[in-house]
Amino acid sequence: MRVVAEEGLEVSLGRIAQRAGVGAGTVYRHFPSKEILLEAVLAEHIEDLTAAAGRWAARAAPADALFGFLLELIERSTGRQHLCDVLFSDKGWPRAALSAAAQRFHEALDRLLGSAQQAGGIRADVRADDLAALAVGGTALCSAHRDRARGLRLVRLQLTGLRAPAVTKAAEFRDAPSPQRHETAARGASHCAECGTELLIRATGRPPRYCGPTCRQRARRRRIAS
Amino acid sequence: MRVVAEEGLEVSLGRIAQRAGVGAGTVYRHFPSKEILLEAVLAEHIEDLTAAAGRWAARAAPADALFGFLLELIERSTGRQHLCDVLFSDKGWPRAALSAAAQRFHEALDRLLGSAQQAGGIRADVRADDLAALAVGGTALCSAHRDRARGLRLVRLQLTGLRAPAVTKAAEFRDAPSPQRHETAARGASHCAECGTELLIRATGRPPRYCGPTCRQRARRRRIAS
Amino acid sequence: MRVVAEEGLEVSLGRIAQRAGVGAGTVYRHFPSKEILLEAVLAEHIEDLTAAAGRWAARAAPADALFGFLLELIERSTGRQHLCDVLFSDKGWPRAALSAAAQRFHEALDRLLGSAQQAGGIRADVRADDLAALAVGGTALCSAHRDRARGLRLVRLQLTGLRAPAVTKAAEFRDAPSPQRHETAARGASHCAECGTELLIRATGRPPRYCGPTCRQRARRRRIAS
Amino acid sequence: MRVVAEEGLEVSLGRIAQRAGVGAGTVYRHFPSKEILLEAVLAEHIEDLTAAAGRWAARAAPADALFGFLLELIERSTGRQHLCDVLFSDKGWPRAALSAAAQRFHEALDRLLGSAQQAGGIRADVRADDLAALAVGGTALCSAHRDRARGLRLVRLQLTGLRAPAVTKAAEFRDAPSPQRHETAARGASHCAECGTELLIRATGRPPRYCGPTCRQRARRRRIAS
DNA sequence: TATGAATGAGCATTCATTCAT
DNA sequence: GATGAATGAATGCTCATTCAT
Repeated sequence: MRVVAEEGLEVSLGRIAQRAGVGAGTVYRHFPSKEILLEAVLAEHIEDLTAAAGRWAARAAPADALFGFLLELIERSTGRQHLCDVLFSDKGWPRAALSAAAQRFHEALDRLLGSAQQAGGIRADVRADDLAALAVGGTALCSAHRDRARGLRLVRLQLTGLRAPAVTKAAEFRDAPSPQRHETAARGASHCAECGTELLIRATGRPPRYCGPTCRQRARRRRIAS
Repeated sequence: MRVVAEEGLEVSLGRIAQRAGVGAGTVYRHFPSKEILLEAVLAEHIEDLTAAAGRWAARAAPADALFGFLLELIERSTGRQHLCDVLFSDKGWPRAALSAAAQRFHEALDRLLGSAQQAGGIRADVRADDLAALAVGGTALCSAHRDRARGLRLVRLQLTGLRAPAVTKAAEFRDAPSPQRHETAARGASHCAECGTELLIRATGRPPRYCGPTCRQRARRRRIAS
Repeated sequence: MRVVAEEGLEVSLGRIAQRAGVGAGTVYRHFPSKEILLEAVLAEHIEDLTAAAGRWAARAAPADALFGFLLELIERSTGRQHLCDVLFSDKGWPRAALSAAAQRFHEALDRLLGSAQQAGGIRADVRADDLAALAVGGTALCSAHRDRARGLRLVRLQLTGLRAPAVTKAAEFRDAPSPQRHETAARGASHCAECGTELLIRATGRPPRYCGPTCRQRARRRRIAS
Repeated sequence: MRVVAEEGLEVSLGRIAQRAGVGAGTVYRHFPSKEILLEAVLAEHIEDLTAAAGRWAARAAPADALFGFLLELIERSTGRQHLCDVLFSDKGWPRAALSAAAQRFHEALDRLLGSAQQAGGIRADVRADDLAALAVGGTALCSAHRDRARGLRLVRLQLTGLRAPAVTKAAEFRDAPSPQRHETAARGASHCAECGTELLIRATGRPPRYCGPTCRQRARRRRIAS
């Protein structure tokens, strides 16, 4: 019955029944509605992942556990984006079962993140919702890559970026509302606040914040819009 | 007509017609089927992006152009995953228009990548399909992050990782599993009641009686005359 | 579209569409849901009856109007119990249209009753909900009688029981096994065999059976139809 | 088993089985179809009423017996119109059991009426089908009245009207429109996979493969053996 | 024999698509 | 050409009825 979830959240119930080799009514004997069926499938999947989180926490060093788990999560979600999305979206599933499972999952993830940060294995400015987004993004990346292994390697690379303590400063990771970042560092290379392009910093004059007028204008537009 | 694509690939045609301010039939005068309409919309979107790629190539240093373009692509796709997916998936869209547009897009992307690599601004082991996957992943990441700005910053960070010299070695690539082909039409065939031409029967909608307006009109005239 | 309501409140939409000679979807173009369709049909029916109540109020003496209307209501509901039930049940129809129509109907009925009681043509202890129940009961009676005309006559007889001016006191409304009025039907007043209106009996000539050509014609039509 | 009939003629068989505390299949062991089950329930109910008629005949003066019985009938049917309707409608129940019970009931009612008329306690022009209709009407009236006691009082009043000598003349009677016959089954026919007997195919439910448990069992044994 | 899981026709509803105007 | 009413296949779901145990 689980395999059917792999067809996406929009399988017709007829298809599900067909795949399960039973009649349409039979599905309804087990699940009063399609929504509940999907919830059950998803909740089970989430519980699986929570268990995996527990296993990693028990068997690996804090940071390794976190990264190992994220990779497992992504790997298991590859090709089934919806299974990953549901973990992190707030889309109101009406029944408690799924919410509870998601709750437990998030707690497990928080615990992994907390341990890793306490152990110093991961940048302090990483937040739980960053991990969520990274997981979703990594899943999409892997799913999209023609070469699954290569996709995974890219994801691993990305995650590794979270390990380094001081490459990007913690400040840069903070929330948007603070207007323009004042990059006192000046000497050496910095990056365009809009597109990330590396900036040439001259020894004199006010250090540039953007790579050019285009990006400056774009940033301004966004500021005005908000 | 473009705005409608923002509602997702699953808008009903009625909604599309409504938004366009025309009758449902009028849509069909321009696009013989919903699929073809979607293809046209997507193709146009892709052309837009191809143009954007051209603009970046023309106006920025090779590596900056590549990164700038990827960021623009991701930013424009945030919240509309389907628009990004279609760029890189091989999901069989039956008609040529879309394939051609995608082809041109990929060539533009290849050109950006080639230039950047030649200029040494990006690691040599990055391939076009890596970029594709990164774009899809970045889009998903941004779409998933509760805090859009923070999501973008994560993506920027990830892309920056590509600037450094080689870490991942070029690995062998295996073929991804081929997706199941989209069933277009033609489950049975009948004949025009007026001229006998064989008719294409689609899986949904009312089965046609005539091969086109001409025969329909002729039949009608005869009916009225009698 | 009205005829379909005669099949009962439980017709399948397929049946409705079939009877209407259109496709299932076409019904939905006009009525967003079956419930709304039924409500529209019922509301129209109720408005008809309200109009009939108005006609009777305008054209007959107070008590005659009330009885005439009740008889018309019953007659028109015979064989369609649901049309009568819906008038008096509080079963929550979700939309306003029907409630409003029922509201207007009840006001009209109240007015008829009030006038009749003021005019002294009906016992003072009769209440609106008695009339409602009598209508439902009368409809059921007529519907159940093999002989429609005979059923109507029984109903007429029952309603006549409400006329008694002061002969029977309110006390009789309690468990009273008292015998009944002896209607010799000759001297004094009789009633129209069709609508129950009181008839003016002249001293000479053949006594009238109907209150006028209208009722005579209606009775004749019924006779011919059967 | 009787209680279930109180839920209306449209209870699902699942509900019936549940209320009876048995499995769905067990119901079918006793009653080959829902229709037949309902007939049995209704027949039993009718026998009850017939017995009640007998009791009244034995214990009260003729007219009192008749009126007492009608009131009991109405009172017991209040809120369960279907139980009363089935007594007097000719709606084609296909099996004999119900018809026979109804037959006996009507004979008992006729006897009550005959005695009452002979005793002079009831108007001579009242006929059995009048009583039937009055019962149905009274039941509907009581069911519809918000105030049950008041409803009963109205009914009693109406019945009392029958005690007086003749007013309504015996009129000719015309036939009631015949109801459309209930389509039972048998739209197609197949054959038992074991013995070749022709099978009765019902319109709903899973089409049978065998003519009965015997053949089914035999087929199963063969299947297991192989 | 009794059980309840399985079956599939039918229902209300949606929507891509045709066709009368 | 443009419109929108009509069409009917498909979907989620129910329920009478069969059948494996």
